[in-house]
Amino acid sequence: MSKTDHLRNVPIFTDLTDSDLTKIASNMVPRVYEKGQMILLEESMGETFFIITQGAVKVTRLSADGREVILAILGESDFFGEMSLLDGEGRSANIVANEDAKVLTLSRSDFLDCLESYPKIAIALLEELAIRLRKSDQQIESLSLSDSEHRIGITLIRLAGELGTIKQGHVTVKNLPYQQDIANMAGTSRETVSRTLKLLEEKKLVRRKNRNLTIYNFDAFRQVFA
Amino acid sequence: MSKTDHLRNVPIFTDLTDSDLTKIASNMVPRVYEKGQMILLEESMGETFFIITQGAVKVTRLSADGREVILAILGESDFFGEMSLLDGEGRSANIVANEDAKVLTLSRSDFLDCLESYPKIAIALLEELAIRLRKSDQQIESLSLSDSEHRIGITLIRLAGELGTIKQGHVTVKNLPYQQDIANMAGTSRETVSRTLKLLEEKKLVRRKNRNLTIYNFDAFRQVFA
DNA sequence: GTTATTCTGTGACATTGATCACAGCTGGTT
DNA sequence: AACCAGCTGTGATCAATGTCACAGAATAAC
Repeated sequence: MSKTDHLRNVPIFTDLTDSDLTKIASNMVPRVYEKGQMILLEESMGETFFIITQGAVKVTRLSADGREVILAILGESDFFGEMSLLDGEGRSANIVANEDAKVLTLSRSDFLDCLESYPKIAIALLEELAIRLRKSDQQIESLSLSDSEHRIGITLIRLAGELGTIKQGHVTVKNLPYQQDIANMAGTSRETVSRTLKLLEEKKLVRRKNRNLTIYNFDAFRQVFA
Repeated sequence: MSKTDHLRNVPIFTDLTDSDLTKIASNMVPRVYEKGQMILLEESMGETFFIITQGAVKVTRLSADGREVILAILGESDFFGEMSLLDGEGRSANIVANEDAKVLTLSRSDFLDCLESYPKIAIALLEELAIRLRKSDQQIESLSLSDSEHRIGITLIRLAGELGTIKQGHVTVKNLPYQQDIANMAGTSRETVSRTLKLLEEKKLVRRKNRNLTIYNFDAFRQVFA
C-alpha cells in the first residue's frame, strides 16, 4: 500500500484531492518500531506528527514512583504527536509501541503548513480533538464516580471499540491486553482486574478463552456499565 | 465595554483585524444568566457557541444517582459550546452559571463560517483544545494514581491558576468554592476536603481566612503535589 | 522437551476514604 | 437582634480495594 493510500484512511485527510494528498505524502518519512520500543518520551520536545500505518501504540503517563496510566491505545490510521505541535508545550505523555509498528512522520513545519493551506484539515482535526476530549471527560467521570467493577466494565467497552470485532451482537476482543495494562487503563490494581473478570464471567456477561474475551450482548453490557 | 473589546481578549480571536472582529461581533447575541441557572443541559443538542464576558460557569457531568463531577470552572474570556458544534454529537456536559454571568453567543452556522473563513481562528482553537486535552490527561493521571490529599492539592493548584492572584510568591484565591464543589472537582467527598484543608493548614502549606485561601509558597506547593 | 520467564488466580490483611450523624458557624433576611 | 439556610468540622463505623505473598498456568527461550 502506498503512502497516499494510507493517508486516505486517516479521518483528517479524507476531504483532500488526490494531488494534494500526494503532495503531503511526499513530505512524510516512514519509520519502523519494534514492540516495546519507546517512540516518544515525556519531557522531550515534541517536533513531529505521526500517523500509524501498521500495529498499535499506547499513550501513557508515568508517576514519579514508576506507576503507569494508560490514556489510550491507538491503532492503524490513528495519529499522535499533534498536541505539542499545536500548543508549543513539551510532550505530556509517553508513546510506546505496543506491537511492532510502522508509522509515517511529518515535521513540525510541514504539519503547520498543512493546517494553514488546508482549512479542511484543521477543521477535521478539531473534530478529532473534540472526540478525544469527550472521551477524556467520560473517563474523568468514571474515575470520579464509579467503583472498580464499573471502571473495568467501561475499560472493556473501550477496548471492544478499539480492538474488537462484532459478530451477531456479541463482540470479541482478540489478544486481550494483559491484566496489568487493563488495570492501568481502569485506574485499579492487577489483582482487582483478575477478580472482576472472573466475576463478570460468573455473571455470564463475558467469556474468556485463551487471550480472547467475548462480550455476549454488547448493548446490554453497555447498558449496565456506561 | 463593547462586544468587540470583549472578543479582543479571547485567545482564539486575538490575531484578527479590527474590521474582521467587528464583523463577527455583529453576529453575536448577548445573554444574561443568574447564579445557579442552567445554561446548557446534557442531552440537548448543542447548537450555540458561547463566550463569557462576565462571571463564571461550571462544566459538570451528572451520574444517574445525581452525583456531580466538575470538569472545569470557566471565567471571563473563556468559551464553551464548541464541542458539539465540532463533532456533531449531542452535549456531553452541563453548564451552570456559578455566579451571575453575561455571555455572547454565536450560532452554529456563523461559528462554522468563522472557522472556514479565518484559518487562524481554527488554529488558535486547536491550540486551546490541545491545552484542555492536556489538562484532562493530567486529571486522569491524578485520579488514577494519587490519594485524596494529593488530588485535593492538585485541585487547589487548578483553582489558584484559574481564580487566584499572585503576590510576592504566594497565591491567594478569593472566594474559594464551597468544599462540596472542591470535592466534586477532586473526585472525593466533602468531609475529606474539610479534613484535608485542616491538615494542609497544620502543615503550614496554606492559610484560610474567611472565604480566602492563601498558598504560602506556590512553587513549593506545586513541587509537592504536581 | 525442558527450563525460564511472565502472566494470572487467590487468600489474608491493612488501609483509605466514603458514609452517617450531628454540632458549630456564618452570612443573609426580616 | 433573632432566625434560618446552607456551609463546615469532626467522631464513629465499615466496606471497598490496594498490597503482599505465593502457587499455578501459559508462553517464550533454549
